[in-house]
Amino acid sequence: MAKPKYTSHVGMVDILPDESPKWRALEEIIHEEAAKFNFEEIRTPIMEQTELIVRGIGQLTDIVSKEIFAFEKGDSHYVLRPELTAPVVRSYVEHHLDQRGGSQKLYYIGPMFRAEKPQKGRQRQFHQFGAEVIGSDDPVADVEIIALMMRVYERIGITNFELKLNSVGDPESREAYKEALRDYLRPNLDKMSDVSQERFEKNPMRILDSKEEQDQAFIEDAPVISDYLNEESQQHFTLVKEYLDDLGIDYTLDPHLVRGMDYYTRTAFELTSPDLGSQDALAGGGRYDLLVEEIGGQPTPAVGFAAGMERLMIACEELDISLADEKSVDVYFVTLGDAARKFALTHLPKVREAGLSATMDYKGRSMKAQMKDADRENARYAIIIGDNELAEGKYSLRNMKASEEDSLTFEKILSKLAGV
RNA sequence: GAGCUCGUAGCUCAGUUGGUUAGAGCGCUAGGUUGUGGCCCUAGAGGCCGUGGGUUCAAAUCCCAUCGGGCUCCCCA
Repeated sequence: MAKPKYTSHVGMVDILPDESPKWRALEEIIHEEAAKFNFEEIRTPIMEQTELIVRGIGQLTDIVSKEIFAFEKGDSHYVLRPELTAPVVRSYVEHHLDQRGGSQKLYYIGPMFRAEKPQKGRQRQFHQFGAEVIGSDDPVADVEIIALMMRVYERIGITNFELKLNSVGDPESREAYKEALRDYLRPNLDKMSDVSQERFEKNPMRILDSKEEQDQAFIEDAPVISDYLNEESQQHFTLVKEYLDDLGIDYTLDPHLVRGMDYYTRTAFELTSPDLGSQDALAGGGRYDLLVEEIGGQPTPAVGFAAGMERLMIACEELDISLADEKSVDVYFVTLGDAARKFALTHLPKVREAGLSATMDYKGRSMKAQMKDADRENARYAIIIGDNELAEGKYSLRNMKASEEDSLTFEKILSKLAGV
């Protein structure tokens, strides 16, 4: 087919009318479950200062080094947000949300942007929902975050997933571990992949995440961080696991789970699904006790998750889960002649005031075409109006499903419709 | 950034070894029923065969390039 003159940007997709109802349904579920957990919604701008994202997420991460959309205007450096943890923390610090007292329990829904090559489950503009608890280092916060995340999937009916869990330690534990890891890898470094060699000095833990075949043998027997956690991190991790057990949330310990953003400390987790193919991460998150301070706030512990909404949609399709009902309208006015059209136009508001949805033909089409349209719109009732009806003051109310018709005054029609 | 693969109507796809005006189903519009949807029948609209170039008497079909989609790697949601 010939390409239209204007198209959306690569990897940025329209959510069309046939799709939007399920997005709304998903958003409603997220709002409801977040409310049950007593989280409050936060909405931040689509664009942030580039420096915030670079500092927050880490200069050397893939997201920052090759996936951000950034541009300059005057003296300002704009970046389309690639994730929302750093912006939420920025907002927390900027508006002194700690002064509201207690720990802040925030959640969000919205579009994110990463300049990647699109494929299934990966777009340049995509949507995430997520939640953050800022101001608590209690393992209860970690577990509540995970529970909220899981609850959304459970509510939708997606249960076929794996929760991977790890602790990446606090800075002290991590330094000790990195040293041990470097000592272990150094003798074989020249045999490992280029990517891994690059990561060796700056971020050796990411090597554990490598999928390169030549690295696997070395990774398999590498020292694991759990052996290097100090007392405090060890205890925190133990409690997280214990609370998850108490809640009956299954998880798999994955000592090689290292997530893509530099800010994570201690708890790290990822939710993967076998229904997604290559991009199998449904959601991920963890604790980031250093980020608030990194961004300029007081040292403040925090934990959160982010979940991909397109991937959730894909999982729903694979599992034949329908999030939204078929479209429908309560009343469709079918008219014959100008007087009838005018009657319909002026009586639409009365039906709508009664709390029902109502529509009519906008194209002056034949009765048959109007009936067909009513059917296509999945109308529950058609009100048929012609000269006879107007003369009598009684109109044909057709139940489209039952194919039954009554001749009633408009008042009777309204009271009958109000009852169903 | 790298690899594989595909690009014919709004959608899903046919199109034989290159050979007259490029097809089907669904959808859309209208008619069969001058006041009645879903089923059925009929007709119509809708395609520079992704784009550009080349080979040829002749290209949707062969070659090259390019753009776009899908999948994979990397990484992530």
